[in-house]
Amino acid sequence: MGPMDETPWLDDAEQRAWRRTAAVMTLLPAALDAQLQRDAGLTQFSYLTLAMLSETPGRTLPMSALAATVNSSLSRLSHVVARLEQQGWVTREPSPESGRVTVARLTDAGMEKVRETAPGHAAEVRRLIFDALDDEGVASLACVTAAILGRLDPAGGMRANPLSREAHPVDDRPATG
Amino acid sequence: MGPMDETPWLDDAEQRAWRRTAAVMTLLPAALDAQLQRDAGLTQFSYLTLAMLSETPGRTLPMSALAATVNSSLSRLSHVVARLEQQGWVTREPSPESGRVTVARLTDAGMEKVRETAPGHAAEVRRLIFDALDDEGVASLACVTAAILGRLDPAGGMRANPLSREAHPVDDRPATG
DNA sequence: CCATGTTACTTGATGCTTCAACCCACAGCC
DNA sequence: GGCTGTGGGTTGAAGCATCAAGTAACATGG
Repeated sequence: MGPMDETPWLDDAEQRAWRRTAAVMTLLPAALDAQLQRDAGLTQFSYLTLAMLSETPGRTLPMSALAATVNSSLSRLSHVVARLEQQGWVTREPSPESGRVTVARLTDAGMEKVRETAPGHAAEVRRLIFDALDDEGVASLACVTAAILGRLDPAGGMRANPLSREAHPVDDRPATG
Repeated sequence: MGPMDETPWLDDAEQRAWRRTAAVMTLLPAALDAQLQRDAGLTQFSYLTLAMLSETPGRTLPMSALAATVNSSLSRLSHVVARLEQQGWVTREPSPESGRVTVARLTDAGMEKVRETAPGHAAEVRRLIFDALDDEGVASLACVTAAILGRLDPAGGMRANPLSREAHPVDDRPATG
């Protein structure tokens, strides 16, 4: 039923790896969302949005740039920022530099929210992921995810835009001074 | 601001690994969903549901058992199976063995749907994951995901129920005769 | 054989994500 | 200065997930 009779399916090792990966992709986000929802009333995505703003000098970013850093569509971000704005954690203002960009700004209340929320979230990430891995495991994870990311987002891994991982490479902890 | 001053945050290596993992968890499901949606009008989750049924002898499973194999809540599964039933790919019938279990059965049309869909999906999984990894990478991935799964689903990794990975260990390709 | 509890499953409401359509600002061209 | 195109952002509707509540079948103790 197609021109793919050469490398069909997956061998046993791949199959095993894939099933586990699929299970992790199902269960891990659910677990992290559960913690954030319970303790902070936030989605993983909305927390990430706040956290990324909190790490940015000036605590402001154009919507497009923010969308790129949190790997989302502009539409999704727009909806989410609208909700965050209603909560008083973010404001939106037209950019002085260009009439068509909107910059999102983290308010003081938003900063405070991130400060409150970050420790619990980091603890959960540690508990679910890093407590299960030794140093070699952490290295493996970094290596494998980097390889996969390269295929998922060929531009993202190597891009030269002003907000890429190259420009301000993963400098500090989520939302810490 | 809390009693967690002992193992706070994440160190640099962990931070790097976590950011990449988070990005993969965002982008990879989106990419796989996109392929399935485009080529088959299915969600990753609804495809998985059909595929798991297709691999079961008799092509039937109680809802609870099916929910366990696809790592979902019964509620979610119930909604999804309702949609699959409307499409004619699955039917639901009360179990003869117990008045309170419902068994889901994959119809011939459903089986055909899986046969049509599986190759393209497998190809995408291969393209996005395994083409990026050598044998050692695959081994790392299996190992790391197994460790994480152990924390996420302590019962799931070791359970002895009739549908666990131990009982019919990843025998064949997704939905192939 | 009725009361209580538990298991298996369904339903409805609510909220988030996605998709397509849209508006506005600016650039290039004539 | 109008015409067209593209990039940045927003909006509304539709689909899917999640949560809380509900029903029905069985078990257990009185």
